[in-house]
Amino acid sequence: MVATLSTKKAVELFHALSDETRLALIDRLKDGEQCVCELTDAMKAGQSRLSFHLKVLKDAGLVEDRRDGRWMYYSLSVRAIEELEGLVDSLKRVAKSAVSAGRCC
Amino acid sequence: MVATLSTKKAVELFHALSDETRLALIDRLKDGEQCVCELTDAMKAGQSRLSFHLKVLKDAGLVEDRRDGRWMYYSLSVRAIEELEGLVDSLKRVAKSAVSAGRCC
DNA sequence: ACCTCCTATCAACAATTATTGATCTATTTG
DNA sequence: CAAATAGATCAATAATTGTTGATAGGAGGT
Repeated sequence: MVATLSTKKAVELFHALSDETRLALIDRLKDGEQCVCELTDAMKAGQSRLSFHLKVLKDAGLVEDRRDGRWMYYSLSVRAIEELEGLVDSLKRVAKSAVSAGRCC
Repeated sequence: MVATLSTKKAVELFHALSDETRLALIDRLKDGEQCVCELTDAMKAGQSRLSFHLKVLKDAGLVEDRRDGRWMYYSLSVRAIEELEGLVDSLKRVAKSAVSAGRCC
């Protein structure tokens, strides 16, 4: 396999990262955990839209949420990003071991 | 920004990787460059389907193609995967620098 | 030139994903 | 308990992606 993680998981991770809004969210979260209201403010995006994208990120394990009173705080999951790193590492190993084997058909 | 690469490029890379068929293609290519006919054989997939996915991978820079007579050979681009590595590295730095900043709204 | 083979591209359709506005739930405050 | 606030979820719709079969183009062989 291309990765240590299952293919499905890899697809989910990469898919979660393949969207501008979600990358922007991740970028925002580098400043520490933030609640949805902060994010909607900062990104001038509709609440349900961000809620949707945050769910995608959360399902992929890239962010974690925590309730505090009526606020939900989201933060990056370092663990998921290290998984991703492992994934890309194995991709790289795969690519490097790819020696020409020029026979075909 | 979340990455050294432009966001658009990051989205394109991640999107190219967010599909099972394309990950399988990449996996196949670890054995060296192969022509489409080999890939369609091995993956028992329709020719136009693979052509479509190979184009996505190629547009993202993840694979390169080379014509030899009537065959097109595809191979992994180590360079693209190193770009990807850089991307994930910067994601990781971002995540690690994310200290709680628990004020909100 | 003609035929065949390999692959790309196109058009039509199917499936998935994203956006929007509305509604629902949980929580705090009065 | 009622009103207000933060956010999730849902339904309808729009937009994007993927699939399939057909066609077209480029190369080699006859």
